[in-house]
Parts: sequence; C-alpha cells; structure tokens
Amino acid sequence: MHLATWNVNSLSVRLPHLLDWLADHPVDVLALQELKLTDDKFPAQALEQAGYAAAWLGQKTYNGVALLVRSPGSLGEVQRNIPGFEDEQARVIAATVQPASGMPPLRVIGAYFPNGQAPGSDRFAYKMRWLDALRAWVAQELARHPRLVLMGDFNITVDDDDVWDPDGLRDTIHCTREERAQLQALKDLGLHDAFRLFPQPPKSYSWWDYRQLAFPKNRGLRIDHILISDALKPHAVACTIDRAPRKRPQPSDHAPVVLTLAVTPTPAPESCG
DNA sequence: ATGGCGCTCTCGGAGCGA
Repeated sequence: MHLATWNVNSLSVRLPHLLDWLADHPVDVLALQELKLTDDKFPAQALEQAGYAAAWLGQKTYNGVALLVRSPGSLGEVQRNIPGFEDEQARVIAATVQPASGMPPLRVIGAYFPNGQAPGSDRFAYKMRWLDALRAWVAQELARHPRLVLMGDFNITVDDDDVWDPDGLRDTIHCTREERAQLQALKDLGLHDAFRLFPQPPKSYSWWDYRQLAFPKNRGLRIDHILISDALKPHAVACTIDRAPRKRPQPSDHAPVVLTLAVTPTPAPESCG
C-alpha cells in the first residue's frame, strides 16, 4: 500500500493536477497541505468521484490541510489542529485510517508546519511554540497508536544533504540548528525519516523556488517528510519523491513524497541472504 | 545588490511563502 504527502499550494488551482496524479498513482492515503480555501470550498464531490473520501480543515487565504483515503477505506477519530494549543491557523489533521488495501488501521497525522520566516522573528517564535505543542501531542498519540505516520510539509531540513547550497544557506530559515533540533526531538519519540531508510539519489529535494530556474537547476530543499513509528518501520519497502508534477505547467512548488508499506513485515537487511 | 514567481484578496498592490 502507498501513503503520500503533497503541498499543493492552493487546492482550487491544483485540483486538475491532483486528480491527474491520483489517477496515475492511486495511493491509499494522501495528506495535503496549503489548501488555501475555506471549508465550504473543499472539492469533496470531485474527490469522491475520483474514489477518495476526505477530512479537511481549511481557512481563508492561507494554510489548510486534508487527509484523503481511497475508497472503500475510511477515516475515523478525526482530530483538527493540536489539542490544547490555541491556533487560528489550520495546520494539522489526524485520523485513524482503515486503508482499502486491507492493512490494519494506521494513525495518520498530516501537518503543515509553520514557515518561520527568519530566525529571531515573531513567526520563528511561533514555529518553536507550535513544534513544542506538536511534539507533546505526538508523544501522546504514539502511546495510544503504535502504528503511526506523521507526514507533511515540515518546513525543516533534516541535515545538509537536504539543502542544495548548505554553505550559502547555513543557519537560514529551514536550516537552523533550532529547527533541526526540533525535528530530531520528534524523531527521538520513536519516529523514522522514511526517505532515509533507503538508498536515494544525491541531491534529492521536495521543494524548489518558483524563481531563478530553481527547478531545472535542481536548487531545492527536502522539507516534506514522512516519519513512521517503530512498529511501522519493518513494513517500509520504499520511499520516493515524485518530481513529475513539478515539471508540469502551473505546478505547485512542492513535489509529492510517496511511501510504500508492505502489508506484512519485510525482513531486516541483516537477516537477508 | 536586489529581486526574480505564484497565490489570495480584490482590481492596485500588499502579504506571504520558503
């Protein structure tokens, strides 16, 4: 089965891209970020016709997140935003997912982490507060749901391998020690960066600036991540970034990240052969 | 050196993203 995350940068604008992508890649679960629409504008009917049920949390102009599950899968115990963390911004949606593929249920958290603008700014301070609240809540979620996926636009690079120009971008937003320490603290709860469980091409990124021919020059960042719990790690068989939608006219600035999970655990590499 | 693109809200140009 397949799970994916994609920051679409306006679901209204990108709906044709999304429907095309789902037709070619009928993933079981998809987390979307930056819907940029209010709840009443969410294209639930078009997605249902494409074979997907959805839960969403939108707002005017900015942010907005959704979880999609391929029918006849289902979403239950939907949580919108972080419990106990007052936030006007629509950034988190979680659900217990029963996949269509027949795999046992998963707890899936889709998140659009704050950008942070610049170190030292008010928005950076908000990003740190938000990350503190997220981590405390994810710890509780993990205790209740060992089979957990946390995926989305993290707006944080894990390390310099995720940065096209690590020296030029040293300690700039998405690359600061504080942000990376927060991401490490999330991983320390017992989560694994699915992308780095597997050999990957060098200079693999998930976001490229619209300007300066950044995409054709592959000047990007890997800031969209899929973290999986200890219990799911033995099921992971592949994780890739699909650059194809970024090559289309009027693309999102982000590419989808796709995780493949086996229904049954796969042997650890040490036990092979 | 700066801003360079794209989206939203709204029809001029600002705010924001990353």
